Amino acid sequence: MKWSQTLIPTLKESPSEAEIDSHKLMIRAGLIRRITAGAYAYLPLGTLVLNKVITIVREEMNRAGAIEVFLPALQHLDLLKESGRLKVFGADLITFQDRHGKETVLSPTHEEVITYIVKNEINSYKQLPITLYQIQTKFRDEMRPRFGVLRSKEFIMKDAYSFDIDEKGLNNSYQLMYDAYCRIFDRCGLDYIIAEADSGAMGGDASHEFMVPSPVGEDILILCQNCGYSANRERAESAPFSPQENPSKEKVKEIFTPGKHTIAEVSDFLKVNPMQMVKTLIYSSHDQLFAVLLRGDHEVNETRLAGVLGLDSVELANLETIERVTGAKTGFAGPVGLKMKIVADHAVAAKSNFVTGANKTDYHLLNVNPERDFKIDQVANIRYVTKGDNCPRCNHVLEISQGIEIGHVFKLGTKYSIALKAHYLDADGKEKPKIMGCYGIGVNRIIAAIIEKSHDDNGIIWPMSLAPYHIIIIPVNVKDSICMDAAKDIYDDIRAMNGIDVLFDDRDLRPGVKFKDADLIGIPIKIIIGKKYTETKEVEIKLRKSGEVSFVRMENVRQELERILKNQTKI
RNA sequence: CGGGGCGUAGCGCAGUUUGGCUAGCGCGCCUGCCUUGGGAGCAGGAGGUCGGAGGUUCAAAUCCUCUCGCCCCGACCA
Repeated sequence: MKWSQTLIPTLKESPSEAEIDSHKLMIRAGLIRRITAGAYAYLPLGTLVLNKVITIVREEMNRAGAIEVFLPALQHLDLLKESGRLKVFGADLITFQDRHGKETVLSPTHEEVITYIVKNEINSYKQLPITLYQIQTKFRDEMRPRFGVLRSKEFIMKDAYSFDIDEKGLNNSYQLMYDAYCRIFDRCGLDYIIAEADSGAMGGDASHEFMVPSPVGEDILILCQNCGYSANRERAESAPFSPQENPSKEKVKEIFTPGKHTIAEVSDFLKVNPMQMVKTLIYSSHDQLFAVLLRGDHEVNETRLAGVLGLDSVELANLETIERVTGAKTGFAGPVGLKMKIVADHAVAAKSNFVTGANKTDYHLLNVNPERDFKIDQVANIRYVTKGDNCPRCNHVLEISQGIEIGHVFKLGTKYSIALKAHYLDADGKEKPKIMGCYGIGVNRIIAAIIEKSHDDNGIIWPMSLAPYHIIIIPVNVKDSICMDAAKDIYDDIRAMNGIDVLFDDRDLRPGVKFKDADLIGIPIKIIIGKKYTETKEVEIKLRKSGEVSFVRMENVRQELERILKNQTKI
């Protein structure tokens, strides 16, 4: 492609709309332009990269035996009602009424649609297993789109869905996708971490997130550098604290703490470290009340809490309920004398002589001890991991970092197949629900993640596999016909090479501008034809990543390129 | 959705507090000259509903009311 014939609008200055490097560079390098909040146009260069990612994804999905389909972006609201996810997505759904008044939704995801199809078209165990996938735009009315294509209202996702006759089949399908994901991200040149994840709104029981560690990532990642344990914030647990040996249990003392109802206020007032305090949260689930005890500096993980109690959801009790069951204003709840089930975090069970609410307005208790002063009904890991926690597997200190979620695999089980009645007949003629898995990849996010991890002050540094063009040819002076003819010859020669995309910067601009642009748009290999060519018939080949330079004669250009392409790690 | 900020040429911004010449600057763009190895120089030029609507005033980018859009922090989130 000749630069003069395509559209690559590079910018010298960073646009004010962008905060993070990948976003700035995607705009400056002319990959994207914002059309409205959370929706971006892909310009020619961006489209080339997008298609490279999609090609890799498609090749690996096909290799793993998945079958491509293409589902509509429009969906009838009833399908989401039937699966119960209308509420789950809530205001994130982009809905409208068609001219007949029918409620229609721009699909945020396609579990229901695919299940509907498979329910109708696949009825026998003989047709299973099957994994179907598509590459489609999804629509979610994000409360706050940000960071360019990292969080947008409209984004491209590869979503795959597996259907099996039993658990064993699901495990096999899951593993196939898991392995395919590794190959995809490897080919994209991404360094990623596979974290254990909670299945969240998707439902189901096993899940992994593929994360690219990055300070701009919006997901929290818990890592153990020692044994490799990694999990997302919802899922991660920590090693229980060992209780103090033979603690001398002091006498309980009631203390006047007027108007001090937060941990911070009480801690400040009594000059007690929050670690030495225990907070009591009254929770409810389907009208059942229970108390949750946490160390003052810890935070409850409601997902884990519901999980360990075997409940589908839990929620904090309302103010009136709290005041009724504790007999005190909120902020003074405590476990002593409380008449309900008490669930305590490991960290609380290991403590002695702590400070907690007295169930009496404006009073707290000092030196409270479990067993002696109150009974814990259940001890469990029900909080978020915090700094200083240790690995649940090897007890090494855990690291808390951030990551960009680029892929997610779930074992769904029968959640949707039961809700939407997607059954099959087994060999005995018995009707059973299909066992499902679902697998997503954020296509646009891969691009942002790569740029986030692979750029310098001059611009993007593409890996060979995603580069919009592998090679850029730069004649230093387009008016010098000797150089220009040589450049054209090289261009024609490279265009004849298989699988190589080449950009010819034929613009009549000063060389500095062209070098800066080439660096900005991140082309891995530059071929520069300048003064040296007229003198020695040598052209310069320069690598974007390493800066490595070599001079080669015209007739050896092709050979040198082949050598470089073989040795891709340097590029 | 709560809090904060911004909207002036394609991009980045000044001017708004205290209303007053023909609305400015840098980059980019067009023409010519010159130049050709890391975002050159000179000369000339095009480009503006000052986000929109209404109001106050002799006079509004500037003051008032309403409205639309965008960004940041928080909450939210496969």
